[in-house]
Amino acid sequence: MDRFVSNVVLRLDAKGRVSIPAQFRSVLNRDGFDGLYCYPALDRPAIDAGGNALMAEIEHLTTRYAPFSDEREQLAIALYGTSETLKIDGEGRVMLSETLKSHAGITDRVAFVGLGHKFQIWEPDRFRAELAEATDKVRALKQRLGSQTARDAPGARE
Amino acid sequence: MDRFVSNVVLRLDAKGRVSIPAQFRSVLNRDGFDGLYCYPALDRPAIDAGGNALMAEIEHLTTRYAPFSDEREQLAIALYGTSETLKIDGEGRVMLSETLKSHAGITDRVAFVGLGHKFQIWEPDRFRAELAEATDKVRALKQRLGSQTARDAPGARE
DNA sequence: TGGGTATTTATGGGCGTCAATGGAACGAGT
DNA sequence: ACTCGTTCCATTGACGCCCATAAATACCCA
Repeated sequence: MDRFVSNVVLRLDAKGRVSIPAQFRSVLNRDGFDGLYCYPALDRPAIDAGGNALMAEIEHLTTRYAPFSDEREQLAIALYGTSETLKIDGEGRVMLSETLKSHAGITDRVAFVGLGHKFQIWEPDRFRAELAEATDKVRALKQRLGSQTARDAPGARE
Repeated sequence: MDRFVSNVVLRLDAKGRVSIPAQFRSVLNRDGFDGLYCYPALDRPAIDAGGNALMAEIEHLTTRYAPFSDEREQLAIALYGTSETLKIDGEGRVMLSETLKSHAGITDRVAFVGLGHKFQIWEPDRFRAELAEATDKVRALKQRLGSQTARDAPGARE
């Protein structure tokens, strides 16, 4: 398996360390990246995290613009400037920075949420709320899809 | 890791010295450059800094124009002419010149900001403002990218 | 299939090392 | 000798690395 899936909630210890779920660790190993690349999610109280795949995505975003261009510098500031590469200790744990924790409202427990090529780290209660909301939206979407004819369905080809 | 990421704010001591974050130092070492190449950012109150990779980028930028062309001469003046190579002392500290400090409005604290292949040095308060602005722009950019598929995925985010 | 054993995880804690910072010693030039 | 700058040493707090334990899981073999 090379994708991050499912979700787990784990506790931070007295030193602020938290284990990365073993399943996620094995994906990271396969990805070949020593450490955990992460940054505050742009529009949610969560932390985006991953390995080379995620970093490549960021790189791709910024290098689309010319060096020294305004767009490129601002992208770099917002993306690289807020990113961190956390060290993973011998037991597979990381220490979240204050910045990351406060962005996500994390205190003593976190939820790891697989999102395919990356995963997110949430404060568990907030994640439950977000999940409920997302579930509602998906349900509504499904209803609407169901009421349409195949010809009108999004993604249908002529 | 061979990129500058994350941001840290550090203090200048009584002599005007400031430590380069250890993480950035290790990138510079890998890059194989003894010292810190830097110059005032062209259109921001910040200092651009880096090693060989940054110098190569500038070289590449100027050599795209014909020798003796106005563009090339002006680029050379603006970039090379204002550049400095700061010495790094045994403890990994540098002394910013008055020119650099005044360009960035630096007094006693600075923010080191990773931008991938280079990093910038800011006055912390100004950086916070710039980051907020950059984040807004990126968020807007993301919205635009996301809206391309909005028709196919109502209510979908990210 | 079941029972028992061996791994692996998640977590806790101790300790040495290093980073950031402050200050002293030293050297050169005026 | 005094000033300015550079190199060297000292402090302290954080962090990396190591080992320990308990629970859960995987494994094995009758």
